Amino acid sequence: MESVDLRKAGLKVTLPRLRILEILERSHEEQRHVTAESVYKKLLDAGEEIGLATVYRVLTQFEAAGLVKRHHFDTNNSVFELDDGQHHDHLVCVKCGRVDEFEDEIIEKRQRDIAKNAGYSLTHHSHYLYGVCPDCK
Amino acid sequence: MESVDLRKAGLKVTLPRLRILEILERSHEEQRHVTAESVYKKLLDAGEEIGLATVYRVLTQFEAAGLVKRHHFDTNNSVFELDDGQHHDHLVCVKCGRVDEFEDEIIEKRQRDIAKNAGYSLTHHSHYLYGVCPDCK
DNA sequence: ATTCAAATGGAAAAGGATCGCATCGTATTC
DNA sequence: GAATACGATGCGATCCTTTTCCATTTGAAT
Repeated sequence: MESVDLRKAGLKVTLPRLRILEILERSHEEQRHVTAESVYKKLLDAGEEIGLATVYRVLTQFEAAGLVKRHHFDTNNSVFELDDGQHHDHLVCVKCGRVDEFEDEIIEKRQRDIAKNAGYSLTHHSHYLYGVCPDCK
Repeated sequence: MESVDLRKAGLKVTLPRLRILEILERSHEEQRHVTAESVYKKLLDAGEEIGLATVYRVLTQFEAAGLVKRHHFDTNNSVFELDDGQHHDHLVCVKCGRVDEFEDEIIEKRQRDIAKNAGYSLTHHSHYLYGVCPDCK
């Protein structure tokens, strides 16, 4: 079943890719957003023998294949989340790291207009709101 | 005159800080957005004997003092710009790295509403539009 | 001028990400 | 089902960015 995704994405179905995909899918509910390092740790915990370099490679390939989105939050590292196809932006708690999502058509439209007025062909955007989440207040 | 700024910001007036501030002010017109590395190179070119570690320290202090804003674009490094006090967001060219600025009250307001609805106390946000600039098309 | 805390330089190290290369595993062909 | 070919992987080395350590210097208050 996952193999279908990988095949369709033009990626050879290998054990590391399946395992990493599983982790991304399982993380989907709790903390959708994971670092390469945290994926690696989860693999270790699960007893898998998968190298960190492979995790980076696979995540980058997943990104190129559109399976995963990469984010640069305020930190100096990359955060990945499974790409469910529907666009959304993020609210990030500065205390606990919790991440919520939002989408807003008004903002999306303004973005398109702004880019157009500036003469840019928009390729993508990143929009993060940082604050203190309800639980941390 | 710069010394006034540093004093007011609660920072001791030292030569490295003055020099780095000058560079930020001078970059202000061309490419407002610089990396620690590029600041360091400019210092070297100017014959200053200032270490890279100091550049990082000073930029971080400037950030804490509100003199400078730090950005995390799509790259894996930090970009700094002098903070002139008035908020703006950014358009970044994915080809040449050019950075333009924009501000949009509609978006700002939506952001506040979204955060409020989600129960977050907004502290700050980052909003980057990536695309191909007029010159690169 | 003297003094003291704070700031700096340079090297070392930490942290994130990538690369090289020998080996291994998939998918394809027979 | 076995042979083959090429992409994928593991692991260590390496790169790049940023931070830390510590001996030395410098700014500012006395």
